[in-house]
Amino acid sequence: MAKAKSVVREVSPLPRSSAHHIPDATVARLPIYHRVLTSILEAGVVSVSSQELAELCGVNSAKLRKDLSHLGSYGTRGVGYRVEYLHFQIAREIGFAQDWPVVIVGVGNLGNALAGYAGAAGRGFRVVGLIDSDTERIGEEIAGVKVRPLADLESVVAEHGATIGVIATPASAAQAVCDRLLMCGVTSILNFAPSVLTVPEGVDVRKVDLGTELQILAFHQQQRQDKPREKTSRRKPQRLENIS
Amino acid sequence: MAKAKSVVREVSPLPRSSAHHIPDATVARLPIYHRVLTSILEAGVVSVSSQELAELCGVNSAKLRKDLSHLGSYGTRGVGYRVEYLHFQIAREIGFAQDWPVVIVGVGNLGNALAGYAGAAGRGFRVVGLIDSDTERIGEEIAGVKVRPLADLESVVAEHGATIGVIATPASAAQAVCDRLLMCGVTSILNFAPSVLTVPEGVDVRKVDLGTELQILAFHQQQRQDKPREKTSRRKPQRLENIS
DNA sequence: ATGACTTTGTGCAAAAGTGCACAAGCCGAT
DNA sequence: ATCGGCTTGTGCACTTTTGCACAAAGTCAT
Repeated sequence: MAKAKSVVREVSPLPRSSAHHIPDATVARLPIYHRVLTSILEAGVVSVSSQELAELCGVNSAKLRKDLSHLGSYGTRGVGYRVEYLHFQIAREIGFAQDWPVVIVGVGNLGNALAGYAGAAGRGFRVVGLIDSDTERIGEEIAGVKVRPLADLESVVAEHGATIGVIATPASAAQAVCDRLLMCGVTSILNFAPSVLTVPEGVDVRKVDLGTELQILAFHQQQRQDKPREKTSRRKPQRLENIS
Repeated sequence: MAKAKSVVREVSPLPRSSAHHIPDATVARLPIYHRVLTSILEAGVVSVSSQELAELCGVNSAKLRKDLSHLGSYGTRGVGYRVEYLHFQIAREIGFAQDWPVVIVGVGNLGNALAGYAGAAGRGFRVVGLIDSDTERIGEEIAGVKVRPLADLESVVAEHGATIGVIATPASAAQAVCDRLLMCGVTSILNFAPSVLTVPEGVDVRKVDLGTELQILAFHQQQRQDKPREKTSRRKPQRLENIS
């Protein structure tokens, strides 16, 4: 690497954030790599090969290496990757150190689950606000954070400078909540409501839809039942493996 | 259509399931189309153009048309799509009619939320089992279904012939639960636990990971903050719009 | 030092997905 | 009947993602 390159490319071996541009598909996998590395780090593993790590993460080893190569050259040929070092580098890349302030709107079952998850220490997030319109729930404390009324949305966001908002409301309220979040400075939204959000350019929206996921499974299930005789199941070869 | 084609292609205008092979990316969007169609159908809309429907679904109109073309030729040139007819065709394609029996393992907040969602009538699913290891919760009734102990897993699955299982347990229990589900005939799994599952070929696993989603947002957020001066945000142009 | 062995990093080609642009086809007015 | 105006369905080119296969580069034993 860093040989004669046809295209001018900044080769930055120093610990600065790798400017390059990391493909979306890779970004989506980094958190998994990070989690698995956390596991094996705690288990005392010092070094790991791309092959081993790939199996633990349920991906192809070539893909893993290419993903990691986008962050920099953090491996050693003939040896593998230092678990601790790689763990740290990925953490830095995905902003794990920063404890991002997050506001969650809608404290139903889903909001609750999320508050519990993001509220746990050492995950890189800090729940700074829980908002709900149900007056019954206001004041209730979840994961150490008090539930506050919808009217407080703006002040809560402003107070902690939250830039990530989670919408766990019914679909009917989602767009209105979204608009209010954007208005007070939130630029990243995680939407659990089964509705399509309209946002201005520059805002990052991710959608998690339980119903959609189930229906995708149902579709494949139906395909399998419609024509069970096939060369073999041409389903995507699932090669996955977990940690504990 | 159905003119002289260079390639032999079965033109099946009859209501048989379109055998073709529907791309994964398309399958993932069909449930959204279906939901939006449900909305506008209830609103009394009779006909819709690909342009209108695409905006409501937050996608490109060409993409929408290509997606629909994989199901068959259900539109009318110069006019658009009959909402009711298209709605029905998509429903049939994704197996909406069938009320798939679903077993949910783990009745924490997440399991609860899912039970509520999938348990609602008219979504194409029927929660036939709620399983939890916590003896405190056993017997509790959620969305009309009683929570049963982990030991009953096999009998519950067998009793209703469930082929779709949802894992909403802690990560430490996920693989064991997964193995047991597969053992008794489940072939599709929706995994909410933050762990990578190992499954034999032919089993369909989908993963929903709250932590991963948040971290992807955090990554983009960090990118934006690291270098705020750029030609313009080269973020994916979000053109989304919701219904109500 | 040298050589055998191992594992990374990457060039390359295939596959999948996206979106433009336009011919094909349908409707309604004249 | 013919024409003009729409909208679908799709050919095509471009982008993104995937994974093979191998040179580059390191370790370890001798």
